[in-house]
Parts: sequence; C-alpha cells; structure tokens
Amino acid sequence: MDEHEISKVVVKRLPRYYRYLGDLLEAKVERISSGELSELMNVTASQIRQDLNNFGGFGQQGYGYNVKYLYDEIGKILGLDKVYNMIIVGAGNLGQALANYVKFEKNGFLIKGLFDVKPELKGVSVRGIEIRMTDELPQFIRKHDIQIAALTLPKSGAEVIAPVLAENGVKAIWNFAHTDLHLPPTVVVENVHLSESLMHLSYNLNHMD
Amino acid sequence: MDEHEISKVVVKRLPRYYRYLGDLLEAKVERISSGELSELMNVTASQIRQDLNNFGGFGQQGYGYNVKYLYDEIGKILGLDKVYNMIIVGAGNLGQALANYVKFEKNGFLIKGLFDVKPELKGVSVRGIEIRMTDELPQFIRKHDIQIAALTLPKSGAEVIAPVLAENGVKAIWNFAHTDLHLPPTVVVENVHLSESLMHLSYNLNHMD
DNA sequence: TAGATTGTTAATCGATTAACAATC
DNA sequence: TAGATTGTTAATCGATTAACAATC
Repeated sequence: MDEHEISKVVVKRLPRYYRYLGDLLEAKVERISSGELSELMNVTASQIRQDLNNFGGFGQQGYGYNVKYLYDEIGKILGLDKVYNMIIVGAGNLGQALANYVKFEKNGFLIKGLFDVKPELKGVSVRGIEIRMTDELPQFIRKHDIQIAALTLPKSGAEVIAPVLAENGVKAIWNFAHTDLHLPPTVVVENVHLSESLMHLSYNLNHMD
Repeated sequence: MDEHEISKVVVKRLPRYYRYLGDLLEAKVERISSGELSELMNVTASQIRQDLNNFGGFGQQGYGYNVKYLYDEIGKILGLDKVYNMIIVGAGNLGQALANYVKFEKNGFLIKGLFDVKPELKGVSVRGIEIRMTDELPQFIRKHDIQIAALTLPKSGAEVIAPVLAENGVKAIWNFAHTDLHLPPTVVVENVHLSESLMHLSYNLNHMD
C-alpha cells in the first residue's frame, strides 16, 4: 500500500482535512475543489493537492474531489474504518471526561475499562463502566485484547504503569501525563501535554504585534 | 526586545525545554551542556543551541548553561513571570478537570470563574469556584479583567460564545471545541483538538514498520 | 469541444544539521 | 594555559508554493 514514506507534517494535517470533510458532508456538499477547500481551511490549494497525492489520486481533473469519497478514504488512511479496544488509566476528572466523550466510540474507539489506584474509587461507575484497580491491568488487557490506553494519571504513576501496559500487549498510549514516556519503539505514544499548550498560548499572548 | 521574528517551530519547542529544565532543577542539577541536554531530550545539540540563540546568549563557552538561569529566562520568554486571570466556559468533566488542575495556578494562570449554559449547574461549586450562567459573561470579564478563556463546550456553543468573549476584552482563547474559531486577529487562539490527536495516534498505530 | 481543475515537476523558502572559530 | 563548549556561519535537507501540462 505504502510506496514511499509519508512525512510527519502531512500526517498531522490529515485529521483536520477529515474534520472539514465531515462538516461538508453534513452540509450536504457533494464535491469540492482544492481551491474552495483551501479558502475554507486557510491553507494553499497547492498544499492540499500535494498532501492528498501522497496517498493516491483522489480527485478528478476538471471536477475536483468527491466529498464523501475523500472523507472515506482519509478515514481509512487514519484507520477509522477499524475498531479499537481502549482503556483509560486514571479515573480523575480528565479520565472521566474522556470516558464520557461518546464521539470517540462513534469513531471506533471502544472504552472497555477505567482504572485507578485510589481504593475509594473501586466499583464506582462512569457511563456504565466500572472503575477497577490498576493491579488488575495485566489480566484485563490480555482478556479484552486492549490495543490503546489513555494515561490520565500524574507523571509518577504514568511512568510506573506505562511499561506494564506495554509488556501486556498495549500497542499505543495516549499520554496526558507531563512526561515523555520511554517505551520500546514498537509502542506508539501520542502526547497531549496541556501545560505546554497553555504556555504556548501564553507566549503568543505576550508576543502579538 | 525582539530583534527578529522567531519561527513558530522554535516557539513550540520552548515549553518542552522548560519542562526538562524544571525537572533538572528539581534534581538539583546546576549546569548542563547542549550535548547532555540533547541526549536527555532526544534532539540534536545543534538544534538546542540554535533555538536558544534566537533569544540571546544564555550559555557560556566551556561551561554550558546554568540550569536555574536558563529555566527562568525561558519562563520569562513564555510569559510565566506574569499573572493571568482566566475563566473556563463549559463546566462539564473537561472544564472541571482544568479547574481542578492546581499546577496551572502555580504557573500564574488564576482561574477566576466557571461558566455553563445548563441552569441545573447554577451555583454548584468546583474547588471553591461557583458555576455561573453564560449570560453573566460580559459583565464578569470586564469586572475581573479576564485575559484568557478556556472553551470546554460543544462546537455550537463555542462558536456562539467565542465572539462574545472577544468583544468583551478576552485576549486569548484556549479552544477545546472541535472547530476552528473565526475571531479578530488580535485574539490569540490555541487549539486542543483531542479527537484529532486520537486520530493521529490511530494513524501511527496502523503504519508502524 | 472548451473550461476547469487535478496531478506533478520545478523553484523557492525555511528548518535542521554540521562545522568551526570565538571564548570562557 | 589547555580543554570544553558555546555562538554562529555555511551546507544540507525537507517542506511549501508556483506553474503548467495532462485530462476529465
């Protein structure tokens, strides 16, 4: 399928294309040209055509792109045509926010379990999902074939638990802890560092002109 | 202060430098060379020196960088030596997670108010902060000199409320809604699109080699 | 067919890395 | 002073934009 390596910046832009195409689909737009999409998204038409052509010719000369087709194709490239078993480790506010966010399930990310270290949370349910203790993790991951784990724990807990997840077969970690996890290169790590995002905002706020 | 324009990629890397320097400081490390830091952070020493030199010569030949000094300087560049008044609009799980995250306050981001549209939340308190209704926003923003607003609302709500915030003097929006806000260029927008992050993870999970 | 718009090559721009003279 | 390591210039690499022939 992949003839050549796709650059990271292109991959980072795909979800945004997917979002805009989803919006267009909802608005019942059937076709769109790179020029129109470029105005909508505030990027150059050239970049859109270059980006999409990394994955094959999705458009048609003189016509543009079929919205539904392009949406589905990008969905497949992103792996959204598949279903994933996911757990959330850390059942605090952030973990519960993720657990309650139904849209993830719609995209094929099924939340199978919620874990925490605090004994007082044992047995509490969030959206019908019972909170379990982290010592049950190895068994649970294997039994339910968990591929993805969201880590919504403090740094120290995340660093201890991440290797356990990896050892038991978790293939990707969505890391909200303020640390860079050191894991085997076979494990995908996607970081969401909220403090760093807020600092970035702060920089921009102080360097307007 | 600014002699030349700093590139966006450099700015994006600053918070990560800041985090590593904070960790080193905690570990009582006094000085560090670009070579040592590069190994720790998994970037080239050359990039570190180039990045830092955008803002001035923070190091010393033959010695390296003083950790405490560099930490403070990057903090100042990021605007963390100042104090900001912040509100959170959207008091769901995500909004409450942000409200409960004490570390933001430590960095100078003071959470002054929590807002929602749901009448049943009126008067409920989170960490001592009472939830108010969004129609009180204009008055509240002006009275408390709010500079930053976190938007943890669904897309439709965010699109309605963002312009109101801007009109009343909010200077920066931390946007968690799944949409790109269209605001005057004087307003800084920092997006945190969690679904897009999860899709990026999904892509990487499906394209390992 | 004529017009529109893609796919793709070539030109430009920017970011990263390498190298080394300056200097603590 | 000698050794270490920065600050900075130059070389390389990669990403974006422009241009246009191919083609629907």
